[in-house]
Amino acid sequence: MQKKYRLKNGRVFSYLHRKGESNANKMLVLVHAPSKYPLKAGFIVSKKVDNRAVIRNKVRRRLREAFRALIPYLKDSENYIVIAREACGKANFEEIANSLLHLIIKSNLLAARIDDDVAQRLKIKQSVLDKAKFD
RNA sequence: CAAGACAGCCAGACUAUCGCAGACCGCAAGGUAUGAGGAAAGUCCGAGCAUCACAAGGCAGAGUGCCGGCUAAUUACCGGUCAAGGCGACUUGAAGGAAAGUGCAACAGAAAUAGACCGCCUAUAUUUUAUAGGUAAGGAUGGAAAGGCGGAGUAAGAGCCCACCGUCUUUGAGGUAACUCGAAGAGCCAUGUAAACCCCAUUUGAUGCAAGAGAACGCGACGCAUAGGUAGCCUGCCUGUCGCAAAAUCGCUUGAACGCAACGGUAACGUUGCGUCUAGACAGAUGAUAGUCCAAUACAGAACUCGGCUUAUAGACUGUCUUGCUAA
RNA sequence: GUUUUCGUAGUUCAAUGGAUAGAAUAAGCCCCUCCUAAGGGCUAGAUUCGGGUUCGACUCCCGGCGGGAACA
Repeated sequence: MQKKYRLKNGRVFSYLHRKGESNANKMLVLVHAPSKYPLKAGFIVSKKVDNRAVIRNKVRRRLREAFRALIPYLKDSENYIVIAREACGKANFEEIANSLLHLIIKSNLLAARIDDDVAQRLKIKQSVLDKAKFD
């Protein structure tokens, strides 16, 4: 994920926490809100997920990889925070990618239909894709 | 063959597509090579480096404590001595001083740093036995009982005397030394504990890269000593001080570096030669997918940098040695 | 990242190197009561782990494990 998409400012983080809309499932929490910056995303993996740095790094890298593939299809006016919950420590990439897309669709943030080759690469299930609606 | 002891080594590899970090090349598009560990961990020791005055003197406090070597440095590494444990290979050890002083040693036991409960012997009285004295060989208690064991000696006993062992003093030989092996003499008087206080020797200023440096710089408070300057106290030295708000650069990776070879050394390690440049972020870089080989990946992620120690660790592999059994 | 402190019954706390590790409360059983509560009696339950020093360790020393606190 390129540097321009990274959320670095601590003030924006606390702003999103305070004002943003949040949606959650068993694995992840997605917080989003519009701000003065174009599309940016931050990832939070706390010690609650796992006490070992190796596992937390792996979870964060998988989240970033899954999010990177979906950037072209997202609304670019919003800022995002993805928070990992405890189930992420044991999940594989396929499960993380599916639940991330599930949250994005649930929050109604998809701007375009996802292409087949991307869906195949992320191993997105058809049942998740079917729920997508467009304005 | 079985059971062990010690030492060492590896820590998956490769291919394709997409993606990240800093570096280099390029006007740009883009391209090129490189990119976590043996413990990166714990922060238990030792240094470098930085600031506090160029950290100086004294007290207090703290660490260390057999000998030699190695090192930038260490009590922690290497080799040895001694002690303890093990049939053995081998392992473990903060291992100076108890004859400077103080404290403590529960319970048991007659008595715990000095001693007569039972016993033994002698004397007196005497039916049993009692009283007085001698005696530490025997019993009983204890972690520890007054050097051990044997002889001589005695009323019974006793280092009272003798031999051997132990202890101390003097001394000879070996060893760099700790110490070892002897000889002579003395004396058997003085228990243990210093990871109790302590004594002796020796080391030690504090704080840590969020240290700090330079540049830039907003607001507020106090006003020259009864204050502050990162040391518990004293001496000494220096100085305008404090609080709040908010960012970037440097420090930041060529280093007591790593690899290979030769030489010296039992080893830790050292010397020389050749070669290499090998993460440097700041919301914090190694991932995703597919495939091949394979018996198969455990513990686990750099944040100023090194040397050691400790702890976690799947699956193996290599070498040397010990004990037992069997066979030749 | 740096510094620092603590660990004793289920819980809250005691214990000078020498106890069978003590108290309160909670738990279980019994008594009391028509029943419950209160009260009385009895029972079981612990030194974070591994080494060392010592005749003897909750206590002293070393190392590990786990928790808390401070700085920022």
